[in-house]
Amino acid sequence: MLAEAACELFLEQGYDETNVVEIAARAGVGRSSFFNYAAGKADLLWGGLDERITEIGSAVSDGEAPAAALRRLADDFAPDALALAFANAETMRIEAHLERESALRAWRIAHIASRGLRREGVDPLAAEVTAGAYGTAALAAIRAWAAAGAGTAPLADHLERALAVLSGPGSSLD
Amino acid sequence: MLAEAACELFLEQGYDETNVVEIAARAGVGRSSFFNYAAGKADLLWGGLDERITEIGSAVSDGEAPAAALRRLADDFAPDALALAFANAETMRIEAHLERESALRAWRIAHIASRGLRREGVDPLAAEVTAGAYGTAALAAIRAWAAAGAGTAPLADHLERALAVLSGPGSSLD
DNA sequence: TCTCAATAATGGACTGAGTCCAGAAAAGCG
DNA sequence: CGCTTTTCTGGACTCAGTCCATTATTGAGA
Repeated sequence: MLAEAACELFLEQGYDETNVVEIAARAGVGRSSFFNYAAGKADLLWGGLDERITEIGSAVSDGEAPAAALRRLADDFAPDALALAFANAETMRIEAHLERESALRAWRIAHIASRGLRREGVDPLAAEVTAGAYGTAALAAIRAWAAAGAGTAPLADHLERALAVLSGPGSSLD
Repeated sequence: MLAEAACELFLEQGYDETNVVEIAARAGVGRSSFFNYAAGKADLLWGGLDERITEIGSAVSDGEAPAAALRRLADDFAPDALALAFANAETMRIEAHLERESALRAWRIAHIASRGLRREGVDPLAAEVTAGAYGTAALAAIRAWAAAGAGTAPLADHLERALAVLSGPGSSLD
């Protein structure tokens, strides 16, 4: 509801040019209520993915392998607002924001993967470096999926392709 | 000058608990002047690294290979304030900030490496995923170097060790 | 239907970051 | 010494985010 109002405004006048008060007003709620529902403007776009990442973190903590857990990113997952932002990045003038926030999620995923790899006996430094590739792969998949138009090919396909680089012929980063 | 004042205050009362006004006052300048010298509190710690990353970006644009360019991160480079922050992260209660900001630099380095790899003929998706490992490797090296005490082993050694993961036996990510 | 307690929504005040600008200080130079 | 140019500074402003006290709203039980 807030996310829809926000996306409308982002498309109309740009991301940076839209403040929280306008979003709240468009959604018909007060500014204070906005912060009851969302942690901020960015959360409207990234909240869904963030929850998923948290779930993956739990799964890895519970013993699931990093690559397997990461694949579940795509299960029944469709972050509408985020996909819209990637697809209309220019119109929304949101490119810089997307880069910045993508970095944070890739890093978070990398941390989770690193934890999983270490548990599987991978040397800590190798785990960290390899995990960086996992994080980037996940975000690359999401971006490609969204930019291609969220309906074109399932996110799982993009993810599979990105993860293939890590287990590809000759690679030790698996 | 501002960085020294800031580090003192961070050690005394924590990073989040120190605001720009206090740093400016300790350094003996006005608040407005603070923003003439630095883009913000974070810039005092990260400015040096950011400049270096920009240089690496130029080097890669000028044709240097990503791994080679990245190795130059260590040439005559000693970001005092940043090293201090990593070494005293608990005292400064700055852990969350360091994670966040590390993510951004790793991502930036990854972008640069990706550009270089693509130019060398690597498949774009593979380049992006591999580049993620480069970014993480660089930040892992910096963190390890700083946390070990900036004088213990040169940054170049840590960097070499991290990059070895990428060109290690069986790896295709080189 | 009425009452009451729990929860949700709201307005308003507050702090801090960051931007902008006009004027003051200072530095360089003829 | 006078002038120009640069640097520094205070003050006003916008916006994000937090906090709290007050006001609906809701829903269960009598």
